Amino acid sequence: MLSQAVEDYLKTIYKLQNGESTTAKVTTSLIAERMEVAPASATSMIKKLAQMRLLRHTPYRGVELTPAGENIALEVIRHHRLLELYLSEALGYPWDQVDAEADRLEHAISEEFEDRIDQALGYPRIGAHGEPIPTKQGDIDTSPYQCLAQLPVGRAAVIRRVSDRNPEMLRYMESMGLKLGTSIEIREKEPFKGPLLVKIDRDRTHSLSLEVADHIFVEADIQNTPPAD
Amino acid sequence: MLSQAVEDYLKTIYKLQNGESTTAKVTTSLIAERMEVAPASATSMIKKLAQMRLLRHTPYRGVELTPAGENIALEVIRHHRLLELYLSEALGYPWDQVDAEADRLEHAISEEFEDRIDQALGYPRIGAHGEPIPTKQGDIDTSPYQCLAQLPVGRAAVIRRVSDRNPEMLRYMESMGLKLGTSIEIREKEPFKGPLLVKIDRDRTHSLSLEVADHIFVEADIQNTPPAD
DNA sequence: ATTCATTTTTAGCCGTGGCTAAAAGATAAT
DNA sequence: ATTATCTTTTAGCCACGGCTAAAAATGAAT
Repeated sequence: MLSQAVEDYLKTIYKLQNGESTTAKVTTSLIAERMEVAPASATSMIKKLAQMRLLRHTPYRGVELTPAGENIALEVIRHHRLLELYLSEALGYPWDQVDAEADRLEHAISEEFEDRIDQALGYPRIGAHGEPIPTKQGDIDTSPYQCLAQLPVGRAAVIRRVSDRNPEMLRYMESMGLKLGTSIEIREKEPFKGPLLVKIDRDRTHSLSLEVADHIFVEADIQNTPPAD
Repeated sequence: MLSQAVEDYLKTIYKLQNGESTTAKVTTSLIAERMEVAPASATSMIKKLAQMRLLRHTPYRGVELTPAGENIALEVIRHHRLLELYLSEALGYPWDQVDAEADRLEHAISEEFEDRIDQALGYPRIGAHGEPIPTKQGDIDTSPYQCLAQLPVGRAAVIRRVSDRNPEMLRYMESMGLKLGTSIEIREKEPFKGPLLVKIDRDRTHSLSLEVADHIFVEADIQNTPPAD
């Protein structure tokens, strides 16, 4: 059995590697920051994981998961996302609380539990915040959605994923009626990192900080043929 | 936050104190045996718990939980029993698997989770194997049922609780149709720790080892007025 | 009362996963 | 090229919760 710490590091590294900003290499300090530990602690865990052949480490350069390490990370992420969805669907948890609860449960559940909630949910492929749920075999849908902040003005889109990192932000989004499937369009972009003016549900207009827009991911509507009448 | 180890020791000590054989005092070796650790390990944890004022320890004599320690134990037990019932009722877990899964989950769930499954189950007072579920306030029903092995021959009774310690035994019981609410009566007791002959469901007869009968607890029927006709 | 067996405790070790402080390597700027 | 800065690693510490081996206390049996 792998320790909770090992699982958490692998999950974090996987997300950094395949996450938001795809390009950057995964450094010790990045890992330390996300794990909320001192850099020295990250270094020693990295050495341990390298020795377990779960990642490759080029000293002073960064890390890269091996297929073995990636598989474990994906198992943990699968647990996490199935749990989040289960908490939300079966137990009525609010959007912003599922992440914290799943963070603790993901290390405690058995394969049996995983299978049973998977079944209870109807073998879902998409999690509570729109994240893809890896299969038991470790396949994961990696098609990236576009960040709302990058969406061109006037292009209609639908919210497909939100970042679950900040519960407060999730509550704020919810209060505006922003959820998965909500249609959204940018009306104006203020300069100097200014806020956006967005139209929500083709209905009401709202002002939105770039900070928030960076945590919303959308799918642009199929080509915007201007209304044909 | 209390560590998993602390919670596990308190739970174990509570069960030894208020459990099967009520009389005996709770010794280091008993605790060590139940926890499956070396006696020396138990000693050092006992010292730690005593210092935390969760139990009183008379060296070489045994331990006794303080009210504070008992409260924590009851919280853990509440988690455990609610989880067992939830796994069984909501996720269709078999009888013999809920204990092991709950043992891991009981330390990971939040108050929120506890409340939500409590509600989903309709605020049950009795667990999957007939154990009383402590309330959030730490009240627990302590009325003891009679052990099947002690039931007089010919006295009809109903199964109210079974020990969950041995999954194999639970599977065996299930295979005989022995579950909570099943009516049972001893027909014969063979001497020399011999097996019992029991009538199940007023229907079929079965032979049963004393070993098994020791793990079944029953409520004798209201006074056996012999059939009045 | 003394001896012997058993139980409990102490002493001292280990791995895990944190930490800080100091050293070493990488990077950028003069 | 050298210096200054920043990142990473090393060294050495700590608490936790296990362990074994040895010592001490208890209790039973002569």
